[in-house]
Amino acid sequence: MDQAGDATLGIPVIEPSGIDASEEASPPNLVNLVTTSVTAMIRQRQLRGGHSIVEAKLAAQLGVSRTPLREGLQRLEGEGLVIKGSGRSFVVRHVDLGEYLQSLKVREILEPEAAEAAAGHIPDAEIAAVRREIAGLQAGSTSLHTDAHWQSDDALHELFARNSGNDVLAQVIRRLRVTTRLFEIARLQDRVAPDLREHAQILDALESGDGKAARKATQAHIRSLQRFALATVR
Amino acid sequence: MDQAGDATLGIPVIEPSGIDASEEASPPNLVNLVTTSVTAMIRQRQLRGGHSIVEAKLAAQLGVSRTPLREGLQRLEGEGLVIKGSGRSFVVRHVDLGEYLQSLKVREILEPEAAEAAAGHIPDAEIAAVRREIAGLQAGSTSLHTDAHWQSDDALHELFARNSGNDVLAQVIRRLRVTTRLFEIARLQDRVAPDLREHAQILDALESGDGKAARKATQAHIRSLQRFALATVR
DNA sequence: TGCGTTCATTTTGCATACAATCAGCCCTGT
DNA sequence: ACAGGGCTGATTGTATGCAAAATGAACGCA
Repeated sequence: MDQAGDATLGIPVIEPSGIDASEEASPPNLVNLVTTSVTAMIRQRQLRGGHSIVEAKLAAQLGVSRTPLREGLQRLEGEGLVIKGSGRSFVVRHVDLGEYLQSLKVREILEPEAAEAAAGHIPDAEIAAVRREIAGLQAGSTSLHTDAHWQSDDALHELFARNSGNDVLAQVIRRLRVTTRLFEIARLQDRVAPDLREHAQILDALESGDGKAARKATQAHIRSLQRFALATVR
Repeated sequence: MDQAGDATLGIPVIEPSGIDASEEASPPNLVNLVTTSVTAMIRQRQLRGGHSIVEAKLAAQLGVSRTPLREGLQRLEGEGLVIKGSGRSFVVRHVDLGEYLQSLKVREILEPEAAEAAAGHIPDAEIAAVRREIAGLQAGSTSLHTDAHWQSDDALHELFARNSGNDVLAQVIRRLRVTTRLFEIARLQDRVAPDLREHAQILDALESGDGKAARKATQAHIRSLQRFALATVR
């Protein structure tokens, strides 16, 4: 079977948008293709939380053999996107409300810190770019922009994480956001409006260089997420 | 070649002591063997930071074929213990002073929080067990107990991480400690005496249930690590 | 000497083969 | 009806084969 011939039936091979922003271009080998594709599929809910993965099928879909597929899945397990529970197959990790709130609690500690550290140290061009993204979202109709919304969400949080001056902190935040995003795409519907508002406030504070304000706005944003989840889910 | 016949030439297959304390027993397959063994080898400096891994050789050492070896390494890459640099081979991650200090900075934010949350909620038996470990260290001569020292270090930090009531927080702390440990085993020599003293203070606070004191003692401990590194290294 | 260039060897990337395990099912005996 | 006991197909775990890429050493040439 000409396995590697024509790749990726309809699966768009998308860069792991924003989150996990990689610094160095990764070589174009198949396990990188797998990790990016599966990440994208999870984010787009083509693979749902709790869904168990059958290797041969997914490998065929992606146009690779089981070897690089399994290697990619192992890497994603290390990153916490899938787990190989006591059972035999890989399972897309399912984040429940409890874990979501715990993650938000940690983010509530770290992200205001990062925002404060970043305030005043972010190139204007980057801030402007994020502003444009937000403006674009406000223009269109609210629904079904969810994908673009999450991308702008990534962009904002990545903005102060990357510019916090502490790469380890940034990496920890990215990772936590993988978890929370896993929950949000599964369970939360319409955060567009409040996110846009709160993101704008954070941006204002970041741009003005007011660290304390950035801290406060970021903390308020995350607490708003906590309240929203508690009010919305179930 | 009877590849899988007699395993692990002299490489003790050690549970990933303390850090990364896994909740569920992992099935005894070869990639788990690889991940635990390589983790142990890194912690025992049989594999040094920056050292590049040749798959066939390591596979033979562990008595497995390259397939599970590579899968295990991919998982460890996801966990941040090794990286596949721009080159092709896996490389044991090298943590420099800068990254060490950044990690400590994040730990300085998170661990006092965890200690405060855990204070008063830790079963007496667990505290007693850690105390015994420390006492045992104080008895022997200081040098060459480094391995046991690290183990008791793990035990103490794991103590309040696990009992903080926030599993995500605990996991983040474990992960950060992997990074810092990577540096410490490579660069820091004699932290035994100060660690014992500071650990005892943290234990006292935890046991008395005084959250504020636990927070303070933990923060002091981490700051002490920062100072020590700056004073000691190079 | 310094600098490509070629070629042999090593090492990785990937596919595939096969054995071991598991899940469902039908069959049988009670 | 129903509990148990193999059978069969599906799925994973592991080893191996092979081609491509990299490494490095020997060599020739300026």
